[in-house]
Amino acid sequence: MTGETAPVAARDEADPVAVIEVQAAVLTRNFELLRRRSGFDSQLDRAGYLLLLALDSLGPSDIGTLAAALGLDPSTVGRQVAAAEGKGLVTRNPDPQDRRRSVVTASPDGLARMAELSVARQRRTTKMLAGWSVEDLAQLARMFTRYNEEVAHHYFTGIDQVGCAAPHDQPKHSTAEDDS
Amino acid sequence: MTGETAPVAARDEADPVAVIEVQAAVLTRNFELLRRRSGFDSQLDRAGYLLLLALDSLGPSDIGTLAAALGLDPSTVGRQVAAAEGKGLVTRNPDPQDRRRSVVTASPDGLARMAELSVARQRRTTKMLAGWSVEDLAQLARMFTRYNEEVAHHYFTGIDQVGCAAPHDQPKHSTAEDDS
DNA sequence: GTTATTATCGGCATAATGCAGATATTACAG
DNA sequence: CTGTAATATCTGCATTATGCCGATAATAAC
Repeated sequence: MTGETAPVAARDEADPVAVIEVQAAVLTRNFELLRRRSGFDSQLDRAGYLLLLALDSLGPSDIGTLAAALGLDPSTVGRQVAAAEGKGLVTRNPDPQDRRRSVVTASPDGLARMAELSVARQRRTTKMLAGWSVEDLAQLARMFTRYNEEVAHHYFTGIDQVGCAAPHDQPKHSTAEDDS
Repeated sequence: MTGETAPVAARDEADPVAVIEVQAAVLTRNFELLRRRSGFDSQLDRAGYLLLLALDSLGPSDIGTLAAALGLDPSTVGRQVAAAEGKGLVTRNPDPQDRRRSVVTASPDGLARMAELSVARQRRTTKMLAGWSVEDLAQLARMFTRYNEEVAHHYFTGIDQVGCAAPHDQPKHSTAEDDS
């Protein structure tokens, strides 16, 4: 029948760009599936994790700043902050200088949970990539970072890439030096 | 003040695994933002694109097979198929052998739209990575693919990784002989 | 002091999904 | 052949996350 061979979308394995495009989409889809299938942590969900990560990187911030950093609507971030506050992950105090703002601060408990989750995720990644050589791991890390830098540069110039290019630690020199 | 000092989640740049974990999360988040900010195609949305991709790879299939391939609930895929059918992207015929099943087939128009979108995405990727050397592109493609293979192997052993790792395997398009 | 701007919040609508129940069809045991 | 179990799909309901718009409170500008 028709579906036998030769898919129409010629995913040319010889064209690296085609492979990259498809694999990036696959990676995104896989992460979405993982997120739906097993909530990693009931106490610190994905939104909370990213929120804490942003607060950890930016320091105490108002909701507008957080929304800009996360690329979300202020109302959405406001709800996320409210939820995190209910769980004791962050605290919210009115800014003395400008009492319209509420300054959101990561609580020690929130930071601890975030670090804990970060360690757990790294442990999973370590186990998943156990068979890789150190050189391959370093290469993947470089490639991922460079790729995300390009995405940010081309599509998110206005957004602080929290967790991508932290303010103080510029991922050094992603020069195209490495081969093999 | 906390923003200047070392963040708690020590993103050790010397540890490739830590970088990989963070960058994978960043990539996923970036893609979600892009998806929300600009609907690429009103006629062929993301779900439709993935559905067509699966049909292109598997050949005509019933909803259950598609749901397994996509890692989604059959009811969800049923709705996606209904939407795609309404747009003329797929056709649905009752299976003569088993009239409980409806065999979904990609229409020529659907395949054309899918290929068109695929080309457009590749063109965007090409432009985004214009400054990269051919060797770096090949390296990124390899790293992406290997990484996704590991994810699939560790977390999606039961799911057909459509569009992920199906270079030379025959698409078994047969009408679901899996009634064991 | 009045008006414009800003930050946040709350209501409403939207999109995508999973689960449970209903229905139709097939398979199997007697 | 009949009755029961299993299967595929569909429909209704609930959930989650989000964006937009308007309201409210506070600040800034004139």
